[in-house]
Amino acid sequence: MNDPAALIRVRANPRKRDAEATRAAILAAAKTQFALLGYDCTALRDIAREAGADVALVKRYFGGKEALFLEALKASFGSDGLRDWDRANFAHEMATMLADSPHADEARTHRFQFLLRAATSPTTAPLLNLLIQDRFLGPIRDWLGGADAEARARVFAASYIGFLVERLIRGEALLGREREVFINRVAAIFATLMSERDAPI
Amino acid sequence: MNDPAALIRVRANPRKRDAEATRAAILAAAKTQFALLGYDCTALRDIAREAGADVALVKRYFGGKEALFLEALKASFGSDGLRDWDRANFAHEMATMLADSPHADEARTHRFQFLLRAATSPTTAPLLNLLIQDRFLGPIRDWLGGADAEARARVFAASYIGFLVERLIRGEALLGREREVFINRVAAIFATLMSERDAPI
DNA sequence: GAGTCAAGTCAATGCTCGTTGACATGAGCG
DNA sequence: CGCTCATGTCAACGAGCATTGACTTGACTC
Repeated sequence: MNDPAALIRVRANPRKRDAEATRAAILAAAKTQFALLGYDCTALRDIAREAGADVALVKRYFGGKEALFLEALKASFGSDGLRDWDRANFAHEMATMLADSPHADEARTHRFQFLLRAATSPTTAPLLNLLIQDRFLGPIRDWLGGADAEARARVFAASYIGFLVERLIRGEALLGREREVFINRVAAIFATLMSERDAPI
Repeated sequence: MNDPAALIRVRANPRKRDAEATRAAILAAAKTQFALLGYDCTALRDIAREAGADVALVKRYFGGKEALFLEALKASFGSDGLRDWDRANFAHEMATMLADSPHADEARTHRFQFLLRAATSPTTAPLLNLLIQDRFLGPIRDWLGGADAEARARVFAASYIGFLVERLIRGEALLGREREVFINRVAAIFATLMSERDAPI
């Protein structure tokens, strides 16, 4: 963003006339910008410049700002993949990741930022209810399984969101004993939620 | 917002010329609008209309949009008051509140929305780091006390944020067994974090 | 009641934005 | 080569925004 090198690269090395490549470049730039600035603060002109294309092409290829946003949103959520996690180590690995810097986990941070910005913008928030239900709460519920999966999934999702927000605000990795304690406590929360047994009080 | 009755009321019952009252009305309207729409989507014109005042008065009394925002932000955070909670029942009461509808807890929801919107807007996010540290993480750390209060406060704050976000997205109260399970699980998380003993795994 | 100054109003300015349609260009085909 | 049409460029429009300074109005003092 505002990267003069990028501009020079674009100018010096223009794409051959290729509609598909241009469309893809615009979509990629849109994913970045929307995640970084949110819907309302992102200008189509910036996306176009970032993609080395003209604003008019955004309209031609996507129809408009809102349509571009929706496509970028859907493209950013190709099933997060709780499936792939090893259940035995999940709680500890997840807690460790949450203790580390968000920069160490670019892809996830990026997607989460996109979702968070979209959920807190009054313009785009209404578009999100279904998506969150379908691609977030639903998969977590199925992955947890067992008794009261719905309620446990809610607590799980809420905790997860909170930890991600905290990591985003914190901006850097935790260190030393604070890191250890953080990881233990967070892992304990996830582990308890994965268990069907009701929580001990 | 967009309340014709309010407009009529304002027109029919104009304030007597009173700088202080006008200033207060603008500030109150700003708190509402910024919480509802976030900094970027809020127009000074709307704030002024809501307050029954003219846009130019915003500049006269506050200096500009950003200054007004900062004043509204500070005015919205007069020490949340963890102090006042009864420690014995805290976890369960807090969990119950989080299971209920956000509309049942107007004031807190309102303030939290303000903070969340402010934290996710690229314009205002930089202004928040210090405020969050001072008025959120700090008080929680002091309230928790004991060993590793810093790390526990982080987990506590993150969980709390997550539950508030979840409640905000959910929009309505939980019912029946789902509500019971939710409350138990959430209360268990808070209770564990309040305890100095390291979490059981 | 005339004068004064704070309080409130108004219109204009300059900016950014999404959108749009007219125009230029180049690659591929006959 | 010359035609053609997809591809890319450009300038302009209209709306909405914060800001600004000149203007009007009303309450209070003498």
